Amino acid sequence: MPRIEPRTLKGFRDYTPEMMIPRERLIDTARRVYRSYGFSPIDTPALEYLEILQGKGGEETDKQLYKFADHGGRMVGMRFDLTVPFARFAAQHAGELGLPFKRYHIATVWRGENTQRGRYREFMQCDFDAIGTRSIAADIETALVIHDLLRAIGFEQFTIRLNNRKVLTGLLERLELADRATAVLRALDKLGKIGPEKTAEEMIAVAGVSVDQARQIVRLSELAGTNEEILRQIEPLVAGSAKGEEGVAQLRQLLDAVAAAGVSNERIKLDVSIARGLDYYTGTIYETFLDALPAIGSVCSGGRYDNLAELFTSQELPGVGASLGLDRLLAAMEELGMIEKISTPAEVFIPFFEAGRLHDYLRIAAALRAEGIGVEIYPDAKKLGPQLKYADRRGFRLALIAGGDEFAQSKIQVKNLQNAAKKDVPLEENFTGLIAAVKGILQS
RNA sequence: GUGGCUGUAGCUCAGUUGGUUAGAGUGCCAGAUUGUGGAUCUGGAUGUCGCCGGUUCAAGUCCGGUCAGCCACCCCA
Repeated sequence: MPRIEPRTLKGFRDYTPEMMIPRERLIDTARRVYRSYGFSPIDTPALEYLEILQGKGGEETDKQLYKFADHGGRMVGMRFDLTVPFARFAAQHAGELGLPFKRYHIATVWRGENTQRGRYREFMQCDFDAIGTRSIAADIETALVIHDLLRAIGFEQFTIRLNNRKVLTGLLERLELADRATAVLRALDKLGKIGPEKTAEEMIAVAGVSVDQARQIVRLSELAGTNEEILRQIEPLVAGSAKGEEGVAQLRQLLDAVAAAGVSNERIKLDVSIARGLDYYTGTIYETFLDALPAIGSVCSGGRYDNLAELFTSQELPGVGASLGLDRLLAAMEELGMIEKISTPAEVFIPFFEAGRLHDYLRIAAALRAEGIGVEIYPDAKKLGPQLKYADRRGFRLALIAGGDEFAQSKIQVKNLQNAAKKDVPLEENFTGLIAAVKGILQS
């Protein structure tokens, strides 16, 4: 019989226990941080009416959208981020939710683009957004959440790059280039990568700006110094544009507040060249890079979008938030050696040592599980050596060994698999001594 | 989507100008050690050489296509 080759689609992946255990841990961490700020969980369908998703993020995102006709002939799309579905959700449920509304949403999204390290066609995002407020306080909180989140995950060396679309819009207004904003911003986004000269060339060639205009825009790259120093240099560049001035003022408020909240300014950097390709951002923009691996791209990005929901409702629903790229971050952590090779979620291993003692092992396991401790009993009664090897490979913390000798003396050996330390504990009716010994090792 | 590189044992890779039964390290299994893993030694198993086709007396090796991975562009989490 001809076999079907087992395989997965390009950019789509299987997750083994070794990958899923750290993945789930990361999800738990994100959930904990979001909840600590009062964000509530929601979920939305993977599939939406195509009209909901299309035309929201720009040309490029439309190309990447997975779309098809469903069995009823409806044109549908698979969500490609969590922000657009949230705008729809908020417009649909604003009445019952009450405003402002803060939610987090951890779910899979799909993008039909070319793959690379840390770039997949199916990946998980962990979004948090506040909708229904224009207050800068929400922008400030967004930066603080990103900061707390990265630290909770275990990063100390990272940089949150901040910008405000209004600054760029203001500059372009002054230069009378507002109509070519998209092309100019796209070129500007490459500044850090290809340098000011090539960026200027691209602006002249693609966006059709004058040499003088290009020079003025590219001057942004010469801005240097502390965040405050950079702000002072931007001020004259946007002077006269109400929007530009507002953007500078908002950035200043944001940076001051974040500093007041105790965030090191090593981790928050003003970067006027980040524009972000998503068209719906209108104000603050966030991108987060790992200092040890900037090449993998931003692991947590977002911004303020004051007009997104207006496509779905006449009600004002300005929003701000960001998204942690879970799978990209995991790829980075893997590369940085931050992922422990553990493939068991249980800590305690009981070898099936004496063929006739299964009932005893089951009773011991049940007592520990009642205390919230994960326990696995090996399924086959066989030699101890291979069983311990099995436990070792999978990363169990300790083994509880009981054979004929132990049962004869009503005791059990508690073995710490990390340092090979062994100690005997009496086997009592209620296992209190054993539970205490196990907890003692697990907490160390 | 475009271009470049790569694809040989579970993993990392070698494989001579195409030439007989395709190798190493590591991991795996068994034993040395009739009740104790991560060390050592001995033995053992495992390959549609990514897949399809072409050239050739002969293809892991050359050519074309395809799939997948990586890199760059584009964009982005």
